[in-house]
Formats: sequence, C-alpha cells, structure tokens
Amino acid sequence: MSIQGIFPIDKWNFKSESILTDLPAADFEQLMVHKSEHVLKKGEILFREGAYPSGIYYIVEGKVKKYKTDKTGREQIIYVANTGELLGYHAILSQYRYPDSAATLEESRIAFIPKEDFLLTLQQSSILNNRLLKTLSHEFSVLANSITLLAQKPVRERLALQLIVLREKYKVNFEEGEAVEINISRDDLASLVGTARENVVRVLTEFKEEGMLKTKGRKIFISDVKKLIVLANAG
Amino acid sequence: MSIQGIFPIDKWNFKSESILTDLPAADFEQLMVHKSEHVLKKGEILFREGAYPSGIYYIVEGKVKKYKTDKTGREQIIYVANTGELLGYHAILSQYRYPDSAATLEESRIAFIPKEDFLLTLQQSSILNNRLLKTLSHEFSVLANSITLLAQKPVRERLALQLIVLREKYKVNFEEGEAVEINISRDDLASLVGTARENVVRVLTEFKEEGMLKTKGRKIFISDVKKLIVLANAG
DNA sequence: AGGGAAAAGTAATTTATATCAATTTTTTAA
DNA sequence: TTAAAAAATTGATATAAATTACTTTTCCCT
Repeated sequence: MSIQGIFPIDKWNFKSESILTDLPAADFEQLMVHKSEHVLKKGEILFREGAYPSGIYYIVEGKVKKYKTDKTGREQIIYVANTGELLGYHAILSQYRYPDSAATLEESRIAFIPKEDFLLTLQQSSILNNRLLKTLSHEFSVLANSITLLAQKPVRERLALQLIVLREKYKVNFEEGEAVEINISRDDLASLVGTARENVVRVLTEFKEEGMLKTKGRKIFISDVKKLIVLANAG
Repeated sequence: MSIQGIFPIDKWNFKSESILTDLPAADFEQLMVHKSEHVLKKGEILFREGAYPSGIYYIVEGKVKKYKTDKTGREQIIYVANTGELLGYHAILSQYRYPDSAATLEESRIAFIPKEDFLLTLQQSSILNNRLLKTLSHEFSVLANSITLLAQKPVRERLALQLIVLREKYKVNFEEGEAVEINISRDDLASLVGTARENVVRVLTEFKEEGMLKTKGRKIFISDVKKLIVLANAG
C-alpha cells in the first residue's frame, strides 16, 4: 500500500529534489559547466560542520546523512538525504560555514558543483531563486516538526515514525504488499531517533514481536507499515 | 558583562531583523504601501498553524512566540522572536500554510504587510531575495542546534541555555553588571525547554540556590550569566 | 481593596530512558 | 577460509524526568 493519504510524509522530507528538476536548460547548463562526479564509499564525508563551503553537492544515487557532532564525538542526525537531493547550499547562502556535516550512508554517486557556478546561476535565474526560497521555507517546517517530535514524544513513537520515513527512502522497485528493506546501523538509527543504541535494539525487538517488522542481521524489513503509522500517532 | 566572546548567541537567534534593515528606499516603500500597525495584548494570536497566509508581520516592539500545538493541546515553542524581527514569510515562500502559530508574549506593536506587496517587492528586489535566502539558511542552522540540544542535553543544561538566550532578548537599557529581568510564564519556559512545568520550577530553585539568579513572582533576574554559560556547556 | 481565578511552587511517586557489563552475531580483511 | 574486529543484542541497574496531588502565592477584575 502507498503511504499517501495515510501518513503526512511531506512533514518529514525536504524537497530539495525539486530545486533542479526541469530547471530551464540555460540555467541548468550554466550550473553544470564544471560539475564533477565521484563515487563515494559508505561512510565517506562530503563536508564537515564548521568548514567554509567550496560548492554544493548533488546525490546522483545514494543516501547521505546530515549530522552534527558535539565535543565528545556524539552524533546527532538532522536529516537523511536521498537520491536526487541537493546538499551544502545552506552554507553558501548564509555566507558562513557548513552548519552540519554530511557523510554517505551507503556507496553513493555524488556530483560536485563549485560555489562560483552556483552563485553565478543564482544571480541570473529567478526560478532557481524562487525554488531555493521555497525549499528552505519547507525545510523550516520539517525541522520544526523534528523539534516537536524530540521534545514531546517517547522513544517508541519516535522510532516508529523514523522507520516509516526511512521506509519511503529505502523503497526501490517497490511492489504493493512487499516488505521494504532498510539497511542502517543501529548507531545511526539511534542518532536519528535521539536515544541510545540499546534502546533502539530493545524497541525493535518489541516491534518484531508485535509483527510490524522482521530483521536479518542489521537489515530491517518493514512488513506492516500501517501498524507503525498507528503507533507513531503523528498527524 | 557582554555575552560576546563568551557565548555563541548567533547559534540560537534568527537574524530576520537584517531582512528589512537599510533595505533600499524604493523597495522598502513598496513593501510598506499598505502596511497597518496594531497593538496586540499579551497572549493574542497573530496567525495559526495550518492557516493559509495573508501576509507577513513585523514586530515594531514586543516579543512573539512561534510554536506548534499537538492534538492534545500541548505547545512546543520553536522560537522567541523579538523587536525588529519579521514573521510569517515561511508560509508565503513555501506556497503552503503557516508551519507554526505565533502569539505575543507581552503587549506588542505589530505591523502587517499584505502578501501581495511582499511578493511584488520580492519579484523586483534582488537584495530582498538575497537577504531572505541568507536568513532562511541561518535559521536552518539555529533549528539544527535546537534539535541537538533537545535530543542530547539534560533539562538542567537546556534550561541554562534558554535562560542565557532569553536574557539577551529581555535586555533593555542594560548596564554592565546589572541583573536582567526575564518575564515569562513557567509554562512557556517549560515549552521552550521541552520539559514539564514542575521540572522548570525545580531547576530554577536549584539555580537560585547556586546563585545564578533571583526570582520575584514570575520574574526571573539573571545575576550571574557566566555561571549559566559554564553550566549550559554549549560550544 | 478584596475575592476569586490562575499561576507558581513543593513533595512523593512512578515511569521512561540511560548507562554499565557482558555475550553473541556479523562483517571485514588478511 | 578464518581470525580479528566491529556491530548487535541482552540483561541488570542507576538516573532523569514525568506525573499526580496538593499548597501557596500572585494577579486580575469588579
């Protein structure tokens, strides 16, 4: 079953795909003049919080976590970006530094676009301008939702919700009724949910017993997303 | 003592003041053609989450909380906006609805600018465009910081941090060495910190005993912000 | 100014979550 | 292929925070 109509997925996803989709050819070409494409292995870092930006990144294929690291090395995942999404524009637009770090969650193909080309295209394209304003404003609402989630919901509900969102991102060649395979480390899942790894494992075991999912090694197979939606209880 | 150099206040404040400051006269006038100014009493609502936007708001004088309300009526404060800040542009730029509600925390003078004037000025002013992009990107980093704070820090540290931030907002005619008076309800403070009112009261009592602040009725007087900064421990 | 309502404060208790300590399983790389 | 390392899992315990129940104080409003 599709999630449309029974879960407000837009509340939890950025829409940075829509920044480049069907951009006027002239703008698109100018943006891509000096783009370079690279394959990054799982766990490789695109950019680090605090660094000055040199360009933006486009996920041709793969998944990237955006996260912050505190003094003690503890990570907080802010967002999981998927194929088609754009990264790194916040730092350039704010004229400051990267507010977070970005690292691949799986082997990914990443295109790099130099800062100069991005800024030049931005100067000349009101469409790109408008799309960035629209995307950034939408991101505001997504992060506001995350704040409310973390401040007010217990771990069980937060984990249920993040599994629903991850399931959408991990869908490939999805067929009605099939289980979706989510391949993510327990540490990353814990960091996304805002709890300790052990709690994630415990609640996953409960969800298994309650028939919403199965696991095989680190892989999680979501078999009953409707039950998760009821549990997540997030309008 | 000033907080500059010993606390990274920019990590926790939006910079929407800078959107209108010294905007070219032509742009500014166009924006203000149909503006109307109103005095709102404490607790009055500017706009509600989920409503379609009719314009933007400028805080001529006063303080406004941005918050989300869940099904049960529980509030989560996302941000406290101060004199000079702009509100309500996210909904218009995202071409959707207000992502949060806004209500005054004290009697405030609020200017309303109709959506049409805002959009028209935006079309014609690349400076306004750039400033909005810059502000929205910075807001992203502020909300990412809030997420990390809520997910990883205990109530004591969160409260210490929010008191430091509120102190900056409540400074008026501040003289070196003076205590700053923060006038906010315990419920709002709890909602900002992401905890129950009772916990706020308890920790405030501890802070009083430890000499960082005094209270008089609902008013909180921050007398030793340096101690709070040490406690908040937030690079 | 006084009475009533709302807000603030206190204490005891329960519950959720974090932490600590191990063991088992999976993955990686020689 | 297998040994070593890394990751996942389990259980016990400690700690932080939420909840409940109540008292006291403050602040409006007539």
